[in-house]
Amino acid sequence: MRGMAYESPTFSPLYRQIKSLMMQALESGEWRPGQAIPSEQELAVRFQVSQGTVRKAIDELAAENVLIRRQGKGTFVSSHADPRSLFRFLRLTPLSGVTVPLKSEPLDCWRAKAGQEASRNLGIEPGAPIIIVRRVLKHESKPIVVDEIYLPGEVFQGLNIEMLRDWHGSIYGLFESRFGLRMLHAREKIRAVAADRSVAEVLGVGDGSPLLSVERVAYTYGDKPVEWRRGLYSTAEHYYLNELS
Amino acid sequence: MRGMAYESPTFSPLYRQIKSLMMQALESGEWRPGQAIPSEQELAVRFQVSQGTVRKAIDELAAENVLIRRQGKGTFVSSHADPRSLFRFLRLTPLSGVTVPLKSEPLDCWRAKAGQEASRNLGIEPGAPIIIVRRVLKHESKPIVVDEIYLPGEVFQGLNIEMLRDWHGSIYGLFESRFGLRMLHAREKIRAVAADRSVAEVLGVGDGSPLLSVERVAYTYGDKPVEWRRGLYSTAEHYYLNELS
DNA sequence: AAGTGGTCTAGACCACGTC
DNA sequence: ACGTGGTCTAGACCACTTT
Repeated sequence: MRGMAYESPTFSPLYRQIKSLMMQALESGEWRPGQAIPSEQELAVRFQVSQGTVRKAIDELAAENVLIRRQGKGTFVSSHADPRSLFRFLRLTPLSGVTVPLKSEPLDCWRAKAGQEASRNLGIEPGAPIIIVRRVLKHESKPIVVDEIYLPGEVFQGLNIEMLRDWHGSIYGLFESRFGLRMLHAREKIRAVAADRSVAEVLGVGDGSPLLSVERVAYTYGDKPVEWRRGLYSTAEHYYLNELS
Repeated sequence: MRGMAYESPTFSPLYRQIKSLMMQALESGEWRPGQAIPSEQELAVRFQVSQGTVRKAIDELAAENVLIRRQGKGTFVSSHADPRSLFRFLRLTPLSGVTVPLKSEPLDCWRAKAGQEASRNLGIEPGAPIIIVRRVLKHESKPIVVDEIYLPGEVFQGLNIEMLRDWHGSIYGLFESRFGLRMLHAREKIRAVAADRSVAEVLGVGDGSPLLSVERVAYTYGDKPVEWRRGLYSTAEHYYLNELS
């Protein structure tokens, strides 16, 4: 390993090569969500580099929320089951009062074939099998969000509505524990739209009311898109919070 | 300096103390936007620490977009005049086509006294002088955004509409060059609302059309809020982009 | 006491930009 | 050729957690 850093024309520093090896260990399932990875010293021996170089690789993975460092305890693989990272992807906040987890109620779950849009967003062939989930998210039994989730059928084989009903926790927690899929980052496109009849009924708002349309593509290892969803948020009592830095 | 790191009960590592000294130098104007700061070696001598410790302090400031590193050239104070950080705070993207800077047209600029909301958001006394700016942002001469900006009068003394009209570039660029104020981070609350008559007219949309309401508080050094604004975005041809990681 | 991550140092050398 | 930031190493010691 030593000396490789400066050889290639497209220069990649040693710590990035180590980072990449660590991502392989994560993707392959050698290190599982919630578990501790080997100590920095052990990794230094394994990869034949100094502890400082391992450290820099871990620094980047921790900055990307792939790993979590805990002083004195070790470095852990982040998990959607961990309350600390549970709501990393849901930015909805009540206008007043404390933040309570929204309760998810699956409405429907069916098989279909990918249309143009699903194909483009999920990076699969048009006509490839997909699974569509419809849900409502409620805050103290009041419906706030209705969304449709499009998933590649090949990855989510066996997903059905009973599974969704029986699961207590975030849907990404289910994806992680049942399909070994971890969402690493996502991109959202936000617009304002008018509620149509059916959505207005589910959310209990007037026909034509303004709603937040949040379209998300979520990615797993290797920047592979594995979820496309569109949510309609009622923002009468909530807002979408965004930190700019 | 050496040895201080481990003395206090609320432990602050040496590199954070250095970081804090560097923030002072930035806030005081010793190092100005766009300019290079001293080299890591020079700073190590000045602060009597190793180059690695200075480096770690700079790492954090660069991660916060306060400084920008350029290999081989030096480390620079970030500036709103720099095209690289110009659009850091405007997340609006056209549905199709390339991103073109929106053109700002100031409509009005007047003095007022802070009400409850302005007082709370700007951290000033109710009744304290404020300045309000109304603008339209256009994309290829089509109005897309109308916003109102609330500024503490004490900080923005002398701001007027001619100044705004004559300025070519982002409004934060004007704030930086004219008032020495740099926006370091911001928090946005996003909702969907219906256009009222007057706004609908300015944006050229139907009365009651859904619009994105984007409320922002922006902060300068020491987490001091210095701007509160509310924008209404027409999202027929644009969307608000957000990266989740 | 032992093990983990976190800090700090000193020195060598590489990659990038400029003179 | 030189100065800048960027990488890598080896070693010492501190802070936190568990045994």
